[in-house]
Amino acid sequence: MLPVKTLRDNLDSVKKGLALRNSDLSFEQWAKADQRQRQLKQEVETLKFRRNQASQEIPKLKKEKQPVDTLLNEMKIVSKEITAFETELKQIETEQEDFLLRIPNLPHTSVPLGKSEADNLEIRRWGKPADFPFEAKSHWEIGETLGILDFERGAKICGARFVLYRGLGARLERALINFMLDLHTGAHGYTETLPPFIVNRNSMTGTGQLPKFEDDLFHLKDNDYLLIPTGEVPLTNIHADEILDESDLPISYVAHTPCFRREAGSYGQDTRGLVRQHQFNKVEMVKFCTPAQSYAQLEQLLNNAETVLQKLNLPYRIVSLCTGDLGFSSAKTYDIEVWVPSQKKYREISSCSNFEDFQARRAKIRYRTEAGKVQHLHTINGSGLAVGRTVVAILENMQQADGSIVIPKILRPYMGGVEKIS
RNA sequence: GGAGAGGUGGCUGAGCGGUCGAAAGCGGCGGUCUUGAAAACCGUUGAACUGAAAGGUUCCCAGGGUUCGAAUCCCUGCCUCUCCGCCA
Repeated sequence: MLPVKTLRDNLDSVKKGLALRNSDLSFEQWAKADQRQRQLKQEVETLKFRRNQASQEIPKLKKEKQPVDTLLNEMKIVSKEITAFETELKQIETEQEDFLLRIPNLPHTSVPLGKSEADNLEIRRWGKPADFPFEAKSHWEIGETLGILDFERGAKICGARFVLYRGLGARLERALINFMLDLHTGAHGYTETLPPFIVNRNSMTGTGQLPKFEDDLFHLKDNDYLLIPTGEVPLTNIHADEILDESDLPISYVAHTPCFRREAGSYGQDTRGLVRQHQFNKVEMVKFCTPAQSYAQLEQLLNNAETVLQKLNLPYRIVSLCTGDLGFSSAKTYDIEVWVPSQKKYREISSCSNFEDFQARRAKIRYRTEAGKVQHLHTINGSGLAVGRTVVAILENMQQADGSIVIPKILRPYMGGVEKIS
């Protein structure tokens, strides 16, 4: 959420920022309502001041045994006026709030300009894609042949875009989760958490999924609860409505959670395989820090995510999303894309973003500076990594001519010593 | 699911329908004392909006209601605790 003050004082620069991300909201209605809102507020406050004064006079008069009827009658009218003004005020406030919640974040100045994915800026590459002396198979072919991925039965149990992992496939997924958590809680200093996978509307609004992206979420029928589309939601909301101490920042959390996405509007994309499922596992990292720290912390979090791929020896590249491709809440985002041999393409496996104070405003996460001032902090998060897509990368990059898969060395202890799936 | 109790500032915890943003204690900060520290003592210490400032408005879980006036009374919801039942 952008501060109302910014809209009032710098509307032009807001509009420019939004235009960069292909967003062209009209602020006319907002500006009109804002004026009316301020006017009403003043009138209400004046009336309330009068009422508060009377509230002090009345008991005094009563003590002195003086008549209060006139005053009481006057106040009856004042109260009616207050109610009338407040009714209108409340309606406007609700509408204004809803409008504010639908405005995306402004891009940071370091974000490359561009209209779409095609304009994203490659920052660096790591590792060399293997040069197979045979035609690289897709991970679903490999997985089905080895009997470790069963898409048919996944669909039978629930529907399209669900999968059943079996045997060493399930074991591989679990090994990756444990490996990632161990790495981030160990060398990288994150605190492990295990949050709820179902959250309320308030939490979803806090991180920016609501009110705008309701259609992307799974709803529970009997409650006003929703399944998380990413661990970012529960992790960021850990400190919702709190005032933290500057000396405690930065705070870093990591968690493994399943993620649930409707994938409405992505018909026809990645219909086969693990890449786009309604349910997938992800290890998510979230940081809370001061504005001064946040961009350095973003780089650090990005490095933490990259380290996973390096230790698994999977080739990848880092891309800085252009203004037109930024997510709703993000001020700056790096995607990590892993090499997928069957597609001869780099595909997203992690997204690391600095939200600055956008989420902190929505979720009311603040900190007290050393000087004693209370202000919003910055939130950062990123996948470390999407687990299903890591399985994709391992199956495809580690495939052998005979159809077997060589398990990366670092994972073998997590696989009970298994070196190969065949 | 049934019965009961409760939700107040960083924490613990008072609070009669009016003078309560709210006692007291703890914690925090500043000071006195001390070579330094502790103890003791003194002072200070919530947030949002608005205003140049003085000030004003709001916030005692949330939302409604009663009233000239609500932290205080009523209703609904959410949450916590205790007991019973059920259960991984």
